[in-house]
Amino acid sequence: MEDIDVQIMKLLLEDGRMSYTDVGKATGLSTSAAHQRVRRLEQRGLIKGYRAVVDVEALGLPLTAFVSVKPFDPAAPDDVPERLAGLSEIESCHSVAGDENYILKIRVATPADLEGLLARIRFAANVSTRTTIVLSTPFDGRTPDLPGSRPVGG
Amino acid sequence: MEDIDVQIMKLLLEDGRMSYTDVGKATGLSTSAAHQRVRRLEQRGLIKGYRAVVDVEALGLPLTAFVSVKPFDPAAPDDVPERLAGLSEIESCHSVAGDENYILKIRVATPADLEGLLARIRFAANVSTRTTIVLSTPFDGRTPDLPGSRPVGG
DNA sequence: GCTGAAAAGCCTATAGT
DNA sequence: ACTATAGGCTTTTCAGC
Repeated sequence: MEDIDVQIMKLLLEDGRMSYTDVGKATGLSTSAAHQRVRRLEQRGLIKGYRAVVDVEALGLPLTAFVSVKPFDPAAPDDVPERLAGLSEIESCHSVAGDENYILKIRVATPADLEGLLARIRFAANVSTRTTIVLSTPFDGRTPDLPGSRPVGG
Repeated sequence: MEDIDVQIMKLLLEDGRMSYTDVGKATGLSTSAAHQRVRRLEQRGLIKGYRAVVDVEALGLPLTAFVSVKPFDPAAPDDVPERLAGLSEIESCHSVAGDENYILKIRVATPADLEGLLARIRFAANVSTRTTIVLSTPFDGRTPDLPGSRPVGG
């Protein structure tokens, strides 16, 4: 059998609104025990929250792009993430090993908005940018096969 | 005032388990009306589902990378997404404009797993790969500022 | 499309093993 | 750590505007 906590997280990954009763049924626990485990997972930070999955493309943000950034001045202290955090169009910011220092994923409404955002990124963080436009997204946000039983950080 | 449906989606983006009662309070609607609107948003596909946000890094998948892929044979019919869909380590697949054809985001446990996955990607889709390892993630999964009132696809 | 009310079911806490 | 129970609240449906 599989580690129950991992099983619970898989269930909630697929349906974040599943009731504790149903989580219990699926794992062979009582409602209380299932609820208890979920709460412990939340407290330990393994479950960080719950989100609706919203179709942002249909909602006025059809343009997605990846933006690689590299500081103009490699000697300057690196506070790029802090400087970019205020730009709400930036969905994610990853520090990476490679030719560039960061990869951002951004969402905007129009090419003109993209142009403006890139200017704000360069200005805010003193970086050069390289932009890769997303044409379509065959799949996204898939939930990984979590490795089975074990550590769970306890 | 802001379009109520957009407001509802923002609320559920931040807390996917918020009760319809609370959604109603926040939007000035009765519980029934709020519930009704959420159900319509789900049926229209604007809300695609609900997910727990799970800390996969802490859960045995600490290695994230972006993999750009390019077919060896540019003349071959492009069924790369279909061929890659079966690899569960691939979280997302974006078709992009630029030097490469697709950008994948992948998650694995170890460098050895990455090596194996890259081999499987190349073999499954007949592509070359360029891999950018993620060192850290200052932020991820931020919810965009949705453009205010309007179309909502209706 | 909204309100309001009622039944069914869920959440949460408590007590006990 | 789990089960069982019970009160309060939520979900869901339905009648009416």
